[in-house]
Amino acid sequence: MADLSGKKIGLSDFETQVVSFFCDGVRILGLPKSIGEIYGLLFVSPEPLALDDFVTKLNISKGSASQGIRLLRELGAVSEAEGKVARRSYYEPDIELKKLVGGFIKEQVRPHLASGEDKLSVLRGMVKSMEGEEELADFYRQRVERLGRWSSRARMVLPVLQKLLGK
Amino acid sequence: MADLSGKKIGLSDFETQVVSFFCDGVRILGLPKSIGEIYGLLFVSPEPLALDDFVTKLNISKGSASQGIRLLRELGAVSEAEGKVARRSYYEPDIELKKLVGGFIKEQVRPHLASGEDKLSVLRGMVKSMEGEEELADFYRQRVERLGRWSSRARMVLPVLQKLLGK
DNA sequence: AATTTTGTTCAATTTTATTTGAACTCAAAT
DNA sequence: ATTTGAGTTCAAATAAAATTGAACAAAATT
Repeated sequence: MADLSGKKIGLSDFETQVVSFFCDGVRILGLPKSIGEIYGLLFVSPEPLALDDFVTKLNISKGSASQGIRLLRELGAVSEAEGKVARRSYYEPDIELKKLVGGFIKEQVRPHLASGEDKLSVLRGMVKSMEGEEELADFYRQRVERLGRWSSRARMVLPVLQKLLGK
Repeated sequence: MADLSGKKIGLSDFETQVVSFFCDGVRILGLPKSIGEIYGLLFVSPEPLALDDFVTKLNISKGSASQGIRLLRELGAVSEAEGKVARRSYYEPDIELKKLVGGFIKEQVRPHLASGEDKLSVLRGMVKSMEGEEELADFYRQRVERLGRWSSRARMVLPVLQKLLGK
């Protein structure tokens, strides 16, 4: 008989609640739910887990587990545990908020900010080539200036954020 | 002849670039692209705009424009301009970073944090009812404690963020 | 060297989120 | 009182994102 209930086979109530906590958590950050499930399961597990554990305990596909672990490692949220067992790699969570925040900012936030800066410099070029003092050009210059201030605020804020959340 | 090109009818290159800037911008925040288009168009317009302007200039439906403006007003990013003209309401953007950040935090961030706290208090209840000193229960208690620290960090950080970005 | 098992990749599928458009309400104008 | 048109609503359509699963590669085991 197939698993028709939503309940994850093999997860205790406590584990389920933790996994659900992280599911919601990663959603705020714009990451897929499976990422939250995987990290959540690692977070609540005293021992490192292998890919197959995610597949069986979370009822997700091997592909999802593989891609999920890859992203989490890129974010620095998960690392490979020492020593393979029976050909398998085992993973453990990084639970330092500092590291998690840092990785997220580096991988997910900074690239976006950078592409914003690129667009902004195109805009700067555009207003520069609007010569003269016409009302509209002036208005545009003010707006671009404002965007520039926003952008530098954002850049300044990130290190502070990291410091505040770090330790 | 239908508009087969991607170009927005009636938008200058400059306007298009600004709109695109905000499209990307709101994506980081997890808001739909149309929200960025609408806010972007307002941001680049010297005069307030009516619903119909969004429909024609951005080639979006009346429904999208209506819903988009509603969300932006809820976020405090857009407000109704004084004085209707010919039955129409006109809207203007709020361009204070402080206000924008504040509204986003209040409407989009805090509710998520709150639901996280709820889940967390369920977890606290669960570990409390795990009596004894068994190894696993201890481990769980530590994890829940850690989640608690994360959560309070997050709550503390928001006001600081607002102060840093404000003014 | 053949087999077995882990893990990756990516096109196809499923799921979720966004957008549309037609029916509707309401208020202003005639 | 009727008409006109702005704006809303929401079920359906569409678009975007996440997930699956089967084919594959790599590496250990027999």
